[in-house]
Amino acid sequence: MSVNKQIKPTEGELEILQVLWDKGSATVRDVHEHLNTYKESGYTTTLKLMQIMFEKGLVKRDDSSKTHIYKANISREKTQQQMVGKMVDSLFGGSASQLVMQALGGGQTSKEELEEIQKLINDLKKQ
Amino acid sequence: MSVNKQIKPTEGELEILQVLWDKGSATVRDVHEHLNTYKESGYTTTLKLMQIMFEKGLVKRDDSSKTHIYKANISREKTQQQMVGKMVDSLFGGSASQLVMQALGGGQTSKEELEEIQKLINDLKKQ
DNA sequence: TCATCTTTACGATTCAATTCGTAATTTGCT
DNA sequence: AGCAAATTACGAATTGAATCGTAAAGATGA
Repeated sequence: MSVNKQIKPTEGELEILQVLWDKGSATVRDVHEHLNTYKESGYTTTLKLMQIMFEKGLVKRDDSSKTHIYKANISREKTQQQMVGKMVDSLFGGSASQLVMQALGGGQTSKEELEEIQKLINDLKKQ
Repeated sequence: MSVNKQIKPTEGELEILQVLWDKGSATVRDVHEHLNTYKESGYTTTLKLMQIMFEKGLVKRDDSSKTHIYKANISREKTQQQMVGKMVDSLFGGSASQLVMQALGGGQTSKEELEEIQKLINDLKKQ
């Protein structure tokens, strides 16, 4: 059984993980160019960040060739779960439903998505 | 019309805001003792943090007597909204329903809360 | 081969958050 | 009045994230 890693990606690290989760694997240049579609920064900044993430164990990499290939080393789902849990605790007094209310309250959720959530709730109520 | 303040409380600031939101108003000692029920830190640490929060406008205070009385200066709801929105964007690709699924998936939500959420969803679907 | 380009490695800097020590101020008590 | 306790003010030290410059190593192609 694996130890529960108390890893807390920073804002910048999350942006990089996004890219790795979406693409599956990517080089530093891949990641950097994707980030630069919406924000400015130097190439070595991205590189450095990814190197630090490697040291922390947030990503793994294949360095058998000169250009390293990176992959995420923590799952999107686990990370989401952890961050949502933290937010529920720290901002919603432990009540997940309060967070749900806030998330849905914005009115940006489609009818299809709402119905999907209803299905989930019905399943949960049966247990 | 008020300007949309792009205030991003830090982790530590959020802990203090929690206390102020719950109690309505509190002294530094009140806040500090509450924080110390679950974590260790010096009194002046809490004080300094609250002074910085005052400078940032996150809290207001009544300093008419020697012992200052602090109150939150941003609403719990606005802050929740902002943080949830940020999380939806950065971790759930903009899909609030994905976050909801994750939040409810833990199975810690009571039947009563689930029913309350159902009511909200029904209301939302009518619009 | 040699020049050029790409990539990695490394270290320095900046900035903000956090922590705390110390001094000054005020209050309360005897 | 004078001492003790509590509180605020202030500044310094620490830590971690983020940024970038520069050098070294490897790849490419004329």
